[in-house]
Amino acid sequence: MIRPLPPVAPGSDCGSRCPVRDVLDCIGDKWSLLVLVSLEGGTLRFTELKRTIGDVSQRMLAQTLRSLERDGYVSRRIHATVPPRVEYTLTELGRTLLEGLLPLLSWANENHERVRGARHEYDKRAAVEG
Amino acid sequence: MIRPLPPVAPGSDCGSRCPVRDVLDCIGDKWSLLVLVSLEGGTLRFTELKRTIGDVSQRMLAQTLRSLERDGYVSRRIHATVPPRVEYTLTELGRTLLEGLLPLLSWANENHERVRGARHEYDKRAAVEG
DNA sequence: CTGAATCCTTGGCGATACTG
DNA sequence: CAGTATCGCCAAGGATTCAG
Repeated sequence: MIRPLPPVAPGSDCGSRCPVRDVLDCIGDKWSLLVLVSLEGGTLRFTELKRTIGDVSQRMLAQTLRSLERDGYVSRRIHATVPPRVEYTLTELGRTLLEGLLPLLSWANENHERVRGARHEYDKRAAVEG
Repeated sequence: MIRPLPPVAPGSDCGSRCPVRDVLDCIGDKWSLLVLVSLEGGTLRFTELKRTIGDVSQRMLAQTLRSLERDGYVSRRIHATVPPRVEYTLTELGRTLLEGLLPLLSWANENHERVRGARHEYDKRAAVEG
């Protein structure tokens, strides 16, 4: 079962430790940031999100959305139609988080070449030294 | 063996995909950010880092430092003394990364109470609804 | 002091199948 | 369409031990 999300998260001693870790551990998984960024442009429904991200499984997308909703970053609106229609939107909290994230994202875009360069250089040295 | 850091990272198709993922996947592990933040104040040696972070194993600290060094965020200076003395320092690249990170860190500090509030409210609702 | 080697457990995640 | 249930892999990470 996915739903319950064990009261306060399993093994993560939220609260007893640094706020930064508390927040980052929850959005630092494989898909959370991708979902947040995908929702930057506005409301999307489940399948649209899945298509936007591309290589995410239904299971993980659903689980990630639950987690983001639980933490108050994303709101979920259900239209009782058939077929069902569920829309996901950034909350105000989610939008401010994304704002705080932007500098990091643009840093990554501007500097990933340097990082990749450093990586290859390191590997080359390691290869020579044995 | 830890060293080789399998040329280009195992399973992470670095390069073929989004630069943001490429960078974030590498510093998004359990300890990288903590190490970077710890080095903000200046050079530290291995044991000092371990003490500063507190709950990190020797194994993971060493591994994290290798990864950060490889990506060019941290430089490693070895003093050939006995006992050995190894100092870790942020590179220019590492400092700019940390700079881009600061907004996120302060966001976490300012908003983690709201996140925790949302979490508990969500859990309460979930408990009622069964 | 600064690691590396080894062993082992955990849980994150994917694949698949099923449901309202 | 929007999920949930179940199974299984395997990489992340902790504990411990060994080494220069």
